Amino acid sequence: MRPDRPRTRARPDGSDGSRRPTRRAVNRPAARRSFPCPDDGTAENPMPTANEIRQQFIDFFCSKHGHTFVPSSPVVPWDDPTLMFANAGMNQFKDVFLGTGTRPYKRAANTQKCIRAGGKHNDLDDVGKDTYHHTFFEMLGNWSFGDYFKREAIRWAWELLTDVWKIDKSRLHVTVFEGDPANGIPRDDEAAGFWESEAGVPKSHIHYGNKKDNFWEMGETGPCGPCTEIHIDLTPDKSGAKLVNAGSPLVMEIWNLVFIQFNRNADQSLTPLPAQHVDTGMGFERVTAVLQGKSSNYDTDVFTPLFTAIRDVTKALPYGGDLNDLQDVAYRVIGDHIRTLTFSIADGAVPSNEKRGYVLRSILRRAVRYGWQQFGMTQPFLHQLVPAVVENFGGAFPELKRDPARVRAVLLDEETSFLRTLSSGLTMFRVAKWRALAATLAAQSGCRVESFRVHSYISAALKGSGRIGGPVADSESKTLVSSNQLEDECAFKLVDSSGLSKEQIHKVNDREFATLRQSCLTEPIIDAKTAFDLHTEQGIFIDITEQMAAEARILVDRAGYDKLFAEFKETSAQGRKKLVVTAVKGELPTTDDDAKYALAAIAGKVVGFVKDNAVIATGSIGPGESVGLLVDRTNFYGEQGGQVGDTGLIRTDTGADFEVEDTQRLGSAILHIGTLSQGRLAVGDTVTLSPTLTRRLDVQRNHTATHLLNLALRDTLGHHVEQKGSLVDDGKTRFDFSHDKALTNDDIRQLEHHVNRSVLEDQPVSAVTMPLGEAKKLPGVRAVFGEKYPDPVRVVLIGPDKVEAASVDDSIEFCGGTHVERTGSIGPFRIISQEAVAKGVRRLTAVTGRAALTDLQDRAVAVDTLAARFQCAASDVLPRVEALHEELARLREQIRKNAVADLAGAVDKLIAESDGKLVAGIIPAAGADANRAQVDRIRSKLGECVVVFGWDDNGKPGLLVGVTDTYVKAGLHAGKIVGAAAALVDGKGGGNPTLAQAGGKNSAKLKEAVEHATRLAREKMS
RNA sequence: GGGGGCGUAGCUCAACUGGGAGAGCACUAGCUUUGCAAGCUAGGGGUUGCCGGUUCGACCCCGGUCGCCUCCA
Repeated sequence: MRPDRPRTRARPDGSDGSRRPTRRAVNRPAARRSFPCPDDGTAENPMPTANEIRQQFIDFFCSKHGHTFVPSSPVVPWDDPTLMFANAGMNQFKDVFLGTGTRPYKRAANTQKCIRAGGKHNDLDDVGKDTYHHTFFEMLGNWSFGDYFKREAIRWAWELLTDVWKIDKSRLHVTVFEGDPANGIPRDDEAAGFWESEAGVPKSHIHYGNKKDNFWEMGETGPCGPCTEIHIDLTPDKSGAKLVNAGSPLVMEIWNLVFIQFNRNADQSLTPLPAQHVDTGMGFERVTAVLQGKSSNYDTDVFTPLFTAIRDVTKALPYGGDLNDLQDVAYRVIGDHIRTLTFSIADGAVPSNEKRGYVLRSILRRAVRYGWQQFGMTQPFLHQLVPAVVENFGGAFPELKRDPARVRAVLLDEETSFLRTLSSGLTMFRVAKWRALAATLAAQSGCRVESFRVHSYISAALKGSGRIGGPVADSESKTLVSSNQLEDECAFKLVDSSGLSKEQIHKVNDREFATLRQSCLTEPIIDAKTAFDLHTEQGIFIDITEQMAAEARILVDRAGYDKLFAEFKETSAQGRKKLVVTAVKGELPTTDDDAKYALAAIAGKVVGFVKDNAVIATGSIGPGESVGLLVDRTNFYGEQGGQVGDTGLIRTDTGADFEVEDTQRLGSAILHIGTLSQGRLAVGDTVTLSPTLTRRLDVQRNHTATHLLNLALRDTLGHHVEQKGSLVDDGKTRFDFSHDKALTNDDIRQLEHHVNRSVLEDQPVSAVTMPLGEAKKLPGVRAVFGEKYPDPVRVVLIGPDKVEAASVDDSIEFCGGTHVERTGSIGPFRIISQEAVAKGVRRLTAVTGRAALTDLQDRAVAVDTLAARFQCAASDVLPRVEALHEELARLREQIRKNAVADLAGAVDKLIAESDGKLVAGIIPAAGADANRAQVDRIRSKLGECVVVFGWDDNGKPGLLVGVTDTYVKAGLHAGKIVGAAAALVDGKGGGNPTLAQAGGKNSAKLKEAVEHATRLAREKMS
């Protein structure tokens, strides 16, 4: 017997280093219900662990009832593009049910890893708020492929639940399909009958359910059938019969048995399937909770080891199981999300900015944000939880043990980069939160908000330091400070329509926020622009913003955000470079473009035109007409694989010239896009096709150089370098690759050297076409990850002429593009720029051949010119320039010092001439800074005083007025004085009451201006 | 391909709407303390990424450029 631990909320010694010194008492509405079945641990029947429960299920079907154990398929189904994540136990058997595949066994059982997030089924938003939603869960299932059917499925399900697991029969209810006469589906009396005969379930526990609950269909057509569900009644007095399928947490479905009995035809009729299947699913976490007598899935040992790990890492107080406590929510969210992340990354997924990677990124960000706000985790911590997941689930899922270090590394990297932006994002949110509050308060009292300001402090309890503004950092520990260690100071005024200040509000921290929130009559709303900026600038997705808003009890303008985001997407999509023909009406012929790899002109026959997105297969075009020309065969290269389409000329013997500006692919057709410059061109005409040779040669040089660069990157930077995209045209090669930091000059030089060496070795370039499967096994082969390649695939290799001779040190790439024959014809290779293109992706742009030569020559000319100017060797230019630079700085400083010395003399003279209260006069021009310094000097020398300076800087007059506090109180204002004086020299000026400066255009009146200012000052001084 | 943001002292960041470039930590020196942790006082440290423009005056506004972050396609 393992009695339940008492739920101590605070540790008696209080010395656990927790960031939560106290917590309120247990508050769980439905918590810790004593569960009557099975008997909660006796000597013969100790409470089973989750791992035991899983094993018992598998053993029951595999050992006792002849099922084959089929390991869970990956949670990331790479082979099923229709599915983002595995989301049901039957996913890997879909082909069997559809009749397109078979298995060597007729009975199978397993536990299937499932993720419900981001797709049609999305439980992401519910995780943490209740006791049973998960993004990751296991589905226990047993299947029959045309073998046993309803009788055995029902009998065994009952046997497992009541005999093996000893669940109280009187608490079990079953549902069967009520039938759908309108669609000709009979009531499932068969199943109901078996529940009575095989399981002895009384009629009072057999319920009939409708199509929604008790009939299963995969799609519009295809296999389908009735299902029967087993529910458990958790009401204290077993009165739950009426709650079946009523959505009550007291009566839950635990097992769904689907009988795949019919095929739905296109005309909606049903025909019985020749092979009838059984597909069952039981939520592992849920049944574990039932068997362990827990009212929450999170109280089972599926999660408790994870919570222990979270606690170890975060130093938080223990999990308390409270549905409303934000720290307990954080426990559940993090516990759930770390399972999703660990399992999916172990199965090969990576957080990214698209598709399922995007879902993972968003899940990770949620978890990080909960850790940050609830546990003060300002350092990456999720990755530290990976071992706990591996430990707890590695037995059932050995794939977790394959490379946990990689999983950790992926998480750490992603966490680290998100933490950086989260910090500033949270500050942005806090400000927006206060602004929303201010706006609401203003609106309800008919005012507007004025002088709105927010500052954040490091909480005084943590640090005795004073105020620091904006995003806050504790630089001592070199870590960011979590926002729950921060306090805001927010100050604003409410001003009514007459401009009178009605109320001044000056509040600090979240408690004050909550108090003010109470007095709001309507919901404060975070404006759409802020929510939008949080997403697009800081990567704080809208769901996180909404979550934070909900916690502060305010709203987010979601509709406005959606609108902004839709517009944003629209403009982004419009940014595409050129109009690509994407769809045409009519049937496109297949173009034979085998000749594209050769350079010689070939002959072909015009088969049609594409104009206004329609295919025209007859007629002709006249001069000036622009079309997409279709020819039966071509040697023009259609844009593909990052290589631009060819330009060139297509002509007839009869004098028609069609100038090709671009060549594109559409399906298996090649479109020569261009304009007929003279003659007529008709379908059926024989034409000569000549791509522009010089351009094509330039492109080929760049393309082959791209392959060499790809190889060089891997050799120079490491094996993490993956191609992320490329663009090869006649002017350059542009290559995007995964690498997380800027390349150094050394890196660049090394890369250039690497490529140029291959060029000098004049290696042969060859291409072979081979089966894709075989090609994938070539040593060190380069392919774009995630790209679809044809089978067979074309492989381009540089160096060896046969694939058999290739090694990892050679460039081997899947590539359909055109290349030079030998690397020697590439000519010089130069990298001309690098930039960051997205997170973890960098872009290099390089030139070859003619462009590189031009670049080198331009640089040589520049250096030579400099060398000639300095009359030194080219290699001496740099030291000479540096010496000049230093000399310049020294001379400037000298001049400044001299000017200051002159100035000081002049000022001393003015002081001597003054009455000790008002110093005024013309001084040498020495720059505004130096003059200001003199004002300070006079002030410290004389104490309370007024200073008026004027100077002439090469014909431009300058004025400076300084007034000390006493005289400011007496009514003097430096800004006003200087402004009035500046008018005399055709100038303007201003400043604050104690110091102001002005400039003008007319130096002739400088003396007058100074005198005027002096007079103004003296008037009020006396 | 398109968009948004950021770049200020060694580090992390301020500078209130264009009006005298600052704080904390770090550093140096002195003082204090039995010692440690620290405290007190003083001090050094800046081409506000770079180039140009507008302005009497630019960290601030405008244009360009480089670097970094981020979102979308």
